[in-house]
Amino acid sequence: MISEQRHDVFQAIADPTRREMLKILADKELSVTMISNHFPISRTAVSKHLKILAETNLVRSEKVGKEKRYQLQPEGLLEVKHWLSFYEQFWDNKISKLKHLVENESE
Amino acid sequence: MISEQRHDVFQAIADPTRREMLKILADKELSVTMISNHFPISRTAVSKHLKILAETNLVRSEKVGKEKRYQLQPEGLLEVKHWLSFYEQFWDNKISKLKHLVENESE
DNA sequence: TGTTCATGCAACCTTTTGGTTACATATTAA
DNA sequence: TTAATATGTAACCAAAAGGTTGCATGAACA
Repeated sequence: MISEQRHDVFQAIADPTRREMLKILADKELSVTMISNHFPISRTAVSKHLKILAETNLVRSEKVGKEKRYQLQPEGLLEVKHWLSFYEQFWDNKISKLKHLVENESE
Repeated sequence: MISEQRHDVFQAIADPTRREMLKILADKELSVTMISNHFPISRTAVSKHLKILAETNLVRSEKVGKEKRYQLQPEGLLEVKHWLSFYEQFWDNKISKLKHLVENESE
C-alpha cells in the first residue's frame, strides 16, 4: 500500500491560521462551522486546513450526528519537540553540550 | 521604519532543505559554495534558502575574503520551543496540567 | 593586469498554497 | 416528505514558493 503523505508536521504548523486552529482546539473540541466562526475565511478553506491538520495527526475528528467534531491530538507535535531537542545543546549551557557528547560517544 | 518581515521561523523550518542546512551548519560554519555541495540544487537556490534562514535569525553570516561564511544561530529556534511549550501540558502528565492551571489562575 | 573564484541579482518558469463559488450529500427537524 | 443544517468535493484563480539560467560585481592570484 502506497500511502502518499502530502504534508508533514513542519508544513502543517507553518501556516498561522492552522496554528490558531490548534490553539482554539486546545481549549475544547469544535465542529467545522464553529471553527469557521473564528476566521475571516470560508468554511471550505477552514475545512482544507483541518484536512491537513488531520493528515499530519495534529487533530482527529469524530462524527456526531450531522456534525464533525475536531479535537486536538497534541502527540503529533512530539516530532517537532524531538527535532528541536537536537538544537537545545547549543543554547542551554556547556553542561548539556557535554551531555550530548557523552550520549553520542558510542557512534 | 517599516521593516516588512516576509517570513517567520515556522515557515523557515517548514522546508526540508532548510532543515538540512541547519543540521550541517550545526556541525561547523560553511561558505555558500560548501553548503551547495551538499544539495542537488543550484547555488542560487541555496543562496535563497540561506537568505530566508538569515531573515528569520536562524543563521548569521560573516564575510571572509571573497567567501561568505554562514553559521547556525540557534537562539532563533527559541520561538518554536516557546510555542511548543504551551502544548506540553497536554502530553506530559496530569501534574503539569495542574501546574499550568495554577500558573494562569491570576488571569 | 588579466583571469579565476565566490557571490548576488534579475528575469523567468512551474508547482504548490490558500483562497473562492457552486453543487452534491447526509442528517435532523417540521 | 419537505426543508433546513452541516459538511464534502470539484473547478477554478491569484499569489507565493522553489527552482532555473545568465549576467554583474568584488576579491584573490598568476
